[in-house]
Amino acid sequence: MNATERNFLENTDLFTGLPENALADAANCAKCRKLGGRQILFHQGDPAEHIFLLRAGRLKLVQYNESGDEVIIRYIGPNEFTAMVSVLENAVYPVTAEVIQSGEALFWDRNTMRRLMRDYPGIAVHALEMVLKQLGEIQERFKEVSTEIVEKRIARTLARFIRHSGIKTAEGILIDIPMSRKDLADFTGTTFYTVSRVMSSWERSQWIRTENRKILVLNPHALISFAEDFA
Amino acid sequence: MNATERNFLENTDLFTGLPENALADAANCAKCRKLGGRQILFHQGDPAEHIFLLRAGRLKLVQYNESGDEVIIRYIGPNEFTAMVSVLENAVYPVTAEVIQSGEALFWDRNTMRRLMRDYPGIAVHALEMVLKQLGEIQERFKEVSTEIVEKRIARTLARFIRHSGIKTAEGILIDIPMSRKDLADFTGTTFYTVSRVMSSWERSQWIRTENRKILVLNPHALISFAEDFA
DNA sequence: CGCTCTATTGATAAACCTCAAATACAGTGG
DNA sequence: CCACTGTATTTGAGGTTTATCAATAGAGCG
Repeated sequence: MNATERNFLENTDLFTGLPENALADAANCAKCRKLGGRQILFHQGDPAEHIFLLRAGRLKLVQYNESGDEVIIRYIGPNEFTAMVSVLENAVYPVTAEVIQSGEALFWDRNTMRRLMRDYPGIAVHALEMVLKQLGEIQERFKEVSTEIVEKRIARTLARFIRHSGIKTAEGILIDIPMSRKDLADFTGTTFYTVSRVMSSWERSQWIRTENRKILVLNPHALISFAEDFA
Repeated sequence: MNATERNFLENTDLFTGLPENALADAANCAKCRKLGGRQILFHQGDPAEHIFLLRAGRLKLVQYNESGDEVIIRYIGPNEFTAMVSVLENAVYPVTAEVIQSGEALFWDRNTMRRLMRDYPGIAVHALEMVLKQLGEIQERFKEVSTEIVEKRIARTLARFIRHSGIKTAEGILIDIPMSRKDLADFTGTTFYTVSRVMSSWERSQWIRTENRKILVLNPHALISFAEDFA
C-alpha cells in the first residue's frame, strides 16, 4: 500500500511510534472494505477472523440476550480499532457490529495480526493498552448501571459523548453520533420510554435539543454538573 | 529465583509456552509479598505501579462510586494476575483490591513488565488474551445487569461461580469463595436485602444452603436451568 | 401524500429499594 | 466451654423508580 496509508496507520493507537518497516509491513497486509448504510460488519457468535480499523464512518457494537433485548457495548468512530478479540484462537465475535454512518475500514486477518505482533512487539503492547482502556470504560459503566438511577446514567452518558465526540457550535455542543432514544436506552440499560421522558424534561429546561437523532447540548454546564453531582 | 518458581510461572496464563530464558528472566525479576486478613493490596485511584500474580489466597476487586456504593468488579484466585493496567504509563488502579483469603502474591513493577513484554513478545500477546477475556466477561455482566431481573442475575452469577470455582462434594457443589449477601449484591447490582430474599426462597426450595459465607448448591441443575431459561 | 419508523405522554403495574426491627451467627476473651 | 459483642441475615411494610401498555403525534422517505 502507499504512503498515505502508512501515514494513516502511524496516527492510530495500535501502530503509533513503530519503526518504518513495521508500518510498511502492516500497511501491506491490510485489506480495505467499504461500509454502507445499515450493513452488519460482523455478527455476534460468528467465528472472529478479522481485526478492523475504521477509516471513516461509525459503528455500533451491540449484544443481544436470549430474549432479544439489545445492549450497546460501544461506539466505534474514525481511527478506532475493533474486534481485537480476533487475535484469540477460536474466538467468536462477542458483539454484532452495525454500520450507522457509511465509511470504510481496513482489516487484517487473525494470523496476520498475530504475526505482526510477534515481529513488532510494540503492536501487542499497544493492543494491550487499547483493550485495557476499553476494560476501564466498561467497568465504569458497569458500576454506573449497578448503582446510579436512570436519569443520572443518561446524563453521564451524554457527558461522556460530549468529551469524546462533541463539536462546538454557536448554539452549544453537538454530539456527532446519530442516536435514537432506543439507542440511548440500549446504551444505558433502560427503555426508550424512560429515555424519552428524561430527554423531554431536559428539553423543557433548555438543556438539550434533538434534531434528527443528533443531540445538541445547549447547556453543557447544567448537564455535566447534574451528571457529576453526588447527592 | 528457583526452579519451583519457574515451574509455577510456566503454568500461568501470562507466561505459558515461553522459552526457558524468558521464564528464568521473569522469575528473577519477581518479588514476593504475603497477603493477610482483610488487607488492601492497592487502592482505587493510587498510581498503578505493580502487576500481581496471586500464588495463593483470594482477592476481591471493588469499585466505589461518589456516594460510597460498592461494586465488585471481579474476584482473583490462585494463579491469576491482576492490575495489568499498571503497564500503562501514568495509570491509576481503577479498583481497590482487598484480600478475602490470606495467601501470597508475586509482583513486578511497571517498567520490568514492559521490558519483559518487549523482550519476549509472547508475554504481551498473552496479556492481551487475558485482558480480552476479562473484557468479554464484564461485557457479559454489563448486558445482564442492563437487561435481566435481579433473580436471574443472581442465578447466573452462581452458575458462573460453579463453573469457575465449584468443588464437588457429597451433598452438592460448593462455591469456594467466601461471599456475604452484601458481596453477592455488590456483584450483581442490587441490595443485600433483595439477595437475602432470593437466597431464602432458594433455600426453601432446597436449591442451595449457606454455611458461613460459603454457598453450597444442592440442586445445580435447577439453579442453572433457571439461570438459562429465557422465558 | 401516504407509509413507516420514531417519539411522546398518560395510566397502570411490577420490580426493587429503603427502613425498621428481630434474629442468628461468628469470633473473642474469660 | 460459655457468655458476650459486634456483624450478618432475615423478614415485613411501605414507598419509589422504572417498566409496560396503549394511544397519539411527529418526522423522514419514497
